[in-house]
Amino acid sequence: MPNVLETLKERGFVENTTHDQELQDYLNKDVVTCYIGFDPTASSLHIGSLVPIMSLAHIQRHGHRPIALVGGGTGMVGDPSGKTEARQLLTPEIIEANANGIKKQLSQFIQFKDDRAILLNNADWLNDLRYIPFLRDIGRHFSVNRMIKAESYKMRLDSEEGLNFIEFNYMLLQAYDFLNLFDTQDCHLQMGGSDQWGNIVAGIELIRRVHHKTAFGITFPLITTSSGEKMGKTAKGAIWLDPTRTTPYEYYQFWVNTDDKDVEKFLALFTFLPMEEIRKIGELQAAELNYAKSVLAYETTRLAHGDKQATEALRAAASVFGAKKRIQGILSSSTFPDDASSELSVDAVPSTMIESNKLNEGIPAFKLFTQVGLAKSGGAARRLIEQGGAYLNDVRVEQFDKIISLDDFISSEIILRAGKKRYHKISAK
RNA sequence: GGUGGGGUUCCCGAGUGGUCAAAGGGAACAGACUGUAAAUCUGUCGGCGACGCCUUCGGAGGUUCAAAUCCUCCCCCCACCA
Repeated sequence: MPNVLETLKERGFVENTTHDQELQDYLNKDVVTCYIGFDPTASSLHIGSLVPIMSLAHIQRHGHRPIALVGGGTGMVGDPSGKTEARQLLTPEIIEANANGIKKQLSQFIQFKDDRAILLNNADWLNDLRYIPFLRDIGRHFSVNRMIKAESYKMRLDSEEGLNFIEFNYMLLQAYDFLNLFDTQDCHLQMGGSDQWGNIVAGIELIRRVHHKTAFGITFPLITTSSGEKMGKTAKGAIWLDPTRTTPYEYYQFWVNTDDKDVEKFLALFTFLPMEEIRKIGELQAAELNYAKSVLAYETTRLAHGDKQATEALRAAASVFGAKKRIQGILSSSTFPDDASSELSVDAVPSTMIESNKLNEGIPAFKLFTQVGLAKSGGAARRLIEQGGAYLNDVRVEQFDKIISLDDFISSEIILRAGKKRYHKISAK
């Protein structure tokens, strides 16, 4: 099996490393330990965290031992790295709850059984730190002159808002985390986003000063879509890993809608399909490339939500957008189901139940579209309909106040559509 | 604590008494073209069963026939000084 570092590099995970050659050697050992920190700022991770998650999964697949470190302690301080404004401080209760949610999601991607991976919370050692001893033991190793030059603080030091003292301490705490994991878990490698470079290096230096030993760091590139936007941030909000926030169907849809130019990159980063197959994507055109997008969507959904959910999402998408047949020779390692077209199902399409007596009376179209969330307000729904973007069972709705009633139902459901892509199923109860 | 500058609709940003639901850009949404892609063009873009009505310009009052615009007090941000 190739070195993990090679795998990570060829799949596009590596922006920068410290001590490249020594790191290579270090990773050639049988089992090494590596950690990444996750901020508990929300109860769910979103796809912006997928790069770190996948990299830990690769580490584990290569027989090493990943540590996911939930920042229950550092979350109390707030990392200023790369942020233009200070973050709202969260309460300990919220952080605790968020940490739990995050662990659950990480378990989808990383096997925590039998100590093959470890989940830790830095609140366990940070919350009870005593100020004076910390300053004397850790603080003395840090030069403020150097810290203020760090890229992670620069943006804030230059900004109008400035840098709060509490945030200024963040680097010391993260460095201390690394030292602590070095001591207790024999962890010599930390990975993180490119904005974490300063914090990671601070940890490496701290370890060197305290123990005169070498530790390593890898940073990931900031993944942007070809239109330059940060992964995971869409105008509608983040794409969450939590199925109650972003359903598997929506998750699948997000990936299917990947820009042509991003498909190859995303397959390398967000699936485990072999690179030999992925590299061929660049040559594909229209229909074939669209198939590759379906595979990307299926594989990513499978990783986040499991086979069953992924298949359901696929079938639902196939039923409204048309089925994709497996194409021989393209991404053939994928378990993309052959029979996707044979069992179409709209079950996974977003749906709403409405009382039958309400439907008996009939509901004006623009009200219904608003009610189920296909339009934000009555005005938006009217506009949608007036502009010809509203469909009832695939027939354009011509009048904003067209009455929709049980008569419109086909085998006890109707399908509403807003624009080309947003479907919503309604059934009577 | 002092002095000066500022807070406008999702974001940036114009507007200094009526012509302001508020220019312009971005984002977003819809239509056309397509491949559930991109680019492009067109339209929309506070709420409301809607050629009208209602609510917005940091907050609370006030002046006026009329206030985002003027006055008073308060809150918040920034710069310089202390």
